[in-house]
Amino acid sequence: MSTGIVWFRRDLRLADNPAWTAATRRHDEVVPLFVIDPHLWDRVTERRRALLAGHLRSLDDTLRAMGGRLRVECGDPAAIVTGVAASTGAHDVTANADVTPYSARRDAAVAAAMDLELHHGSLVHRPGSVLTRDGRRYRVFTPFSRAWFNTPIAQLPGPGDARVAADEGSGIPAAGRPPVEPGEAAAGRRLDEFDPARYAVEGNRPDLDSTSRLSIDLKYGTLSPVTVYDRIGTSSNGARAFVRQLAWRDFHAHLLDENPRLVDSAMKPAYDEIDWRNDTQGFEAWCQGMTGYPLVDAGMRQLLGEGWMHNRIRLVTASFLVKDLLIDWRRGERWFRRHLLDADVSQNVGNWQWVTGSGADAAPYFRIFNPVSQSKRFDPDGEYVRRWVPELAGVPGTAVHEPWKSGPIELASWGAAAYPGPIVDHAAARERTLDAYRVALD
DNA sequence: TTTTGAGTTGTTCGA
DNA sequence: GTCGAACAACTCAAA
Repeated sequence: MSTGIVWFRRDLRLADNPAWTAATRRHDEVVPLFVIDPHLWDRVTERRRALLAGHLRSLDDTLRAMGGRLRVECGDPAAIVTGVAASTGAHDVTANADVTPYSARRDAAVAAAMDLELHHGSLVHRPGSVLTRDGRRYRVFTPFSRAWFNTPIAQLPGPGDARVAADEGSGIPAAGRPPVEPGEAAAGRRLDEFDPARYAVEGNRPDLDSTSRLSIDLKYGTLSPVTVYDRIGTSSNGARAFVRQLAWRDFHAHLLDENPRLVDSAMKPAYDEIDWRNDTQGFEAWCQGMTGYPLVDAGMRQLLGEGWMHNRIRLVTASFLVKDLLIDWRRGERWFRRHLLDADVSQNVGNWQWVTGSGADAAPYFRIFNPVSQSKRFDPDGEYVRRWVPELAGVPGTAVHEPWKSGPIELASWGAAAYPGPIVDHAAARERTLDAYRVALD
């Protein structure tokens, strides 16, 4: 009889899971294993632990219905995987790869001790499978996306009929209430409810609930990106616009896979010469949503309040840290990585570098978001700001976009006296940043 | 090899 | 208020 371990990481599903399919077809028995890695577990918020624990319980329930259990252990991954292999008689491990340098090191440590077979289940197309005619990786998104759309998707066969091992009880840690309904089935329902036509029209509006929020399911793998692609399709403009975001997702992952240094170095090296300000107070004000710019503060408080932020607001808040406060993008990237439920290193790094101007983007560095015009344009009624900045809930009309323009007596009468004034003047900050960039890039 | 067209998400200023 | 230009130059991808 042959036994193999299926090592789940960020692919907490059975549908369209290449590692699960391969192992259940190859073996008579599979041991489903999840390792809680203290290196990752200790760095994330309670909310994220609760969601992960919820997903693990759900996966365990599914496996129980099949007569097995999910085995969950906490500790050094290589030691645990090899230990479980020894105690169960498994002679290989099957898993889905991730593109981060950390996961590469982790997997190399296991591969040094036993057979590790890696598949790709978290991207539509595996890194290295979308190439220019010269056989090189793309550095520009638009030609990448053309090639990406033209690349056929490999369809998986169904899973095999291996028995699911049940010999060990589950060690899922107790954690709080998950912030969204956990599990593969709930993720499928979220996909069913998503309306790409609405996304195409209102997707830029943080005050409306018009985006999919599927980034969270894609991060934990409760949804396969291939399933999302197949379900949404490309037949309408809205569907195509949404699926294009999956192409961006693959693009950023492929870039990091090719160049692991991107996690802490500018893709364009000259940008590492920028003289960033070491502004502890400014950084703290940004983190806590106390910059005095309502749209920025609403976004940063939403991040703390629910572990998620609308994409448009990620751009505005990131631009504010880098271009208004002139603070190193890596500090902001770490803060997002810690607090976002959908935190994905390749996406986070790719998008922060894009905002900084140091990444895969030809746009000039003088593209600096104006937090007030963005607020007027994308939160026209100010409802998003009022929802997340309670001090401003009583400020009427468009005054909510720039409260410093109202007098102190008015502000007090609206209950907004406690809201801070702007920590920088945008126009002056913009000039400061243009100067600093010019010096570094000259 | 050389040439050519093009590049997610913006802002400001002056006519 | 609306519109076009300027904000710079560079690198990528394909012909």
